[in-house]
Amino acid sequence: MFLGRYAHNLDAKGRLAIPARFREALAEGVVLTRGIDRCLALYPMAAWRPLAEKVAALPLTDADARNFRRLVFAEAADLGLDAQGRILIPPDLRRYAGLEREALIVGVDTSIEIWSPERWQAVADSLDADGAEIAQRLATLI
Amino acid sequence: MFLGRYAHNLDAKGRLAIPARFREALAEGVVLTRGIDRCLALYPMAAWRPLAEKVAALPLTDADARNFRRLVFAEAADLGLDAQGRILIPPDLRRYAGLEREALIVGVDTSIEIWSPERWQAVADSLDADGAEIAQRLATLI
DNA sequence: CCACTTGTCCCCACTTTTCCCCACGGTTAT
DNA sequence: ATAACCGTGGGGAAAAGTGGGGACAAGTGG
Repeated sequence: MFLGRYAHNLDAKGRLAIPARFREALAEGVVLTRGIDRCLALYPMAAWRPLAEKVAALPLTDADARNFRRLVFAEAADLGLDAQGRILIPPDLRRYAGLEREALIVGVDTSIEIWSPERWQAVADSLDADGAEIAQRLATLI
Repeated sequence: MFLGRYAHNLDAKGRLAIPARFREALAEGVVLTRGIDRCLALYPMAAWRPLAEKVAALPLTDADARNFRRLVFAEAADLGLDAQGRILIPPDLRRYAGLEREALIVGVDTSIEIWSPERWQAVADSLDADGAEIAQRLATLI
């Protein structure tokens, strides 16, 4: 279970240190892919597999489903942690998330999100502004 | 499991280097054939066999099935990797996929697709110009 | 049946990228 | 206060992508 928000820096080679508390759960490999709202989503391999199976099960007869399938797997990268517990973020994904030097690593229970500070701030701002309303709407779901 | 998108070049002889990460799974030979939507599909031999059996089992009484059978097997090529991990793409297939110099090698879970950059771009555009839709639709599957 | 052309495969070489390893400073824990 | 750990940075070795030469085999035509 991943919790908390950590501010780390990408170095000149595009590497990002994963918080030490997360590393044990990621030792068997991770899959990094596009997340919602222009962040990156990092899944432990064990969490990725069932997701991949769902995507692979989509009907091949539908052109839209075929292309979706292609893009899901094509834009995903399976990575390993180096001896210092870092991942190397592919340039494509770095651009997608707008990552420069600073990055926020956010634990979201079963997966991990990686944000540029600016985009995270934008999300946090809207949460501040509409937080009460959102909470009220979601309260009915719990 | 094949993941990620790699940009490699065909050399003057029509050879294409397979990403090193994929090679281990392809060591026992591969089958290269026409893919859907004008790409090429590359299967590890182990994945090809059950696929071939399904196609072979199609009823011979149906004309479409007969033609499909011919297409699948006639255009398929069983290849090996050379000592540098490359495959030699037959001219017919190269023309089918519109491959010139650059090629994209795309991991699609159980198989690998080979695309000309232009056609791949069309696939990417078909979903969403900036790619954010992938993440959204993926999220709905969770 | 032989010579010639064509194509495939093996080998070597170069360049770039990737990965591994070590090292430093700062913080936290003992 | 000391030690251990963590985030950060960078150098260097190893591997990957690329290109081309040349041997061998296959197919073609005489």
